[in-house]
Amino acid sequence: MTNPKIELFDGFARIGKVLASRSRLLLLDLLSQGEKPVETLAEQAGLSVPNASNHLRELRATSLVRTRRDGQQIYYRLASPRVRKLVRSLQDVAHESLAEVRELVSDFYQDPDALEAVGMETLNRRVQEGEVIVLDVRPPDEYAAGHIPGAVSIPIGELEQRLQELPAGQEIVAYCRGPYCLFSRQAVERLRSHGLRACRMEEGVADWEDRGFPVAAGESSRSLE
Amino acid sequence: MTNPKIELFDGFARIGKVLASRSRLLLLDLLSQGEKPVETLAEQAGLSVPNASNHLRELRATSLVRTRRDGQQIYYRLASPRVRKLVRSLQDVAHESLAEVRELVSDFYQDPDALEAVGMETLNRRVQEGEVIVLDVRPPDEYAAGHIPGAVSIPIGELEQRLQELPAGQEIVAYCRGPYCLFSRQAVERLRSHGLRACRMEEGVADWEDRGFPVAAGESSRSLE
DNA sequence: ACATTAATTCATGATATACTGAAATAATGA
DNA sequence: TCATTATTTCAGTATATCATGAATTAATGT
Repeated sequence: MTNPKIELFDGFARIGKVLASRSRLLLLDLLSQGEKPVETLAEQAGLSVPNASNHLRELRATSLVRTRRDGQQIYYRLASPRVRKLVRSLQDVAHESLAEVRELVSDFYQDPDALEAVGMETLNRRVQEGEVIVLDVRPPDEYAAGHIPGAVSIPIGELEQRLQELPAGQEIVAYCRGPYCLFSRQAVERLRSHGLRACRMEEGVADWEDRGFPVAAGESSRSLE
Repeated sequence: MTNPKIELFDGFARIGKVLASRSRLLLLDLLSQGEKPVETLAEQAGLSVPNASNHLRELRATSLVRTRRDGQQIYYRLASPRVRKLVRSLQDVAHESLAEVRELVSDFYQDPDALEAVGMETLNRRVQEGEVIVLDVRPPDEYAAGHIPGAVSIPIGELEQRLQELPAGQEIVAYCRGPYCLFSRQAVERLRSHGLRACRMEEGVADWEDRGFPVAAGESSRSLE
């Protein structure tokens, strides 16, 4: 007897196995921000290219990601929004269940000065009213793949050198990949240490879009004249 | 440098590893129906008691389940609704992504005659109007842990012998653990082969409760006089 | 055709995980 | 106290998975 229930749960476990590796979760997390070629994924996840390629192979074998060729590069992307939501659900359960994750998030991921994150609704309203500068501190490829309309793109690594691009008077709201990303917290810390008024939005672009707010795509950051 | 990002994703992967085993997924799926002691879990999941105990130990080590002692028995339960939703999200992604799962679901889990599953809203309305008998075909402990108010409890294994308890005229809507459970499909098949009008509801009690409909608890099935 | 760049494949050794069955622990009731 | 029942622990063996680095394949542009 090949029990269909056993086979069904073997199928479920196949997906579970994919989620059982730090490296694959890093890759899936990166892909939540948009499609990327192998070399970019390897670099941003801190993996060797062959190792990343092997993990991507697993992800493709289970149809969690799809690929597209453009010239010499092969771009990987998540197969569906469902996959992104699964990864997020896993992260949220880990945050809720594991004391070590809770401590990490409160130690490294919650600068006490930056605690008051602004909500998506509030940010949207204040953007409409022209009250704030929205700052996207993710890598340029992620900004290009999708960002909050009107947001200025300054990757976290370039922030110190490009502070003069930001107007001194206006309040700045920084955002990054989402609640488990460090970038926006680091950004707020640095902006404040230079005397700028800054806070952050906890959510990422996908959350923003899920909530029904508009998303813009393309390379060029809005000019601040 | 002990990279906090690495540590964070190691935490995520710890939860992923828990989901990487058929046996643990079976246990989590059973626990989605309510708390159960080890022996029941082992039997219903088709595992030896020591094996089930070891897996439950893993689940408890990651705080995905909690325990309560009652006399000699230790009851396990899911730590939070978030865990149930994570498991369900995993199942849905597997259903969407894996051809083998899709085929299993369509081959074994979708009797062509029983295709037209009634939705939760429709069922609720028809229950209010007294049009249908609702039939819960899960094991008695799951019925006792929570069921649709007014539902009759006849475990799938006892259905053939207890057909006379069901009125011949009225339409019957059977439900079970949810979309990846066989019971309600088998029930509809058997009821129809005995000339009864029957269909099924796809969702389980947790879905029913999530949608805001009421849930009853307790052992005794409604008497059909 | 050839050199270049991007990505994949594969063999390998190291590590981790699974299930089994025997033994130990823990609470209960006679 | 002792036997009973429920559960856990543990050693041992089999199996699976991981990261590495060398070799290979694939597309591009000269």
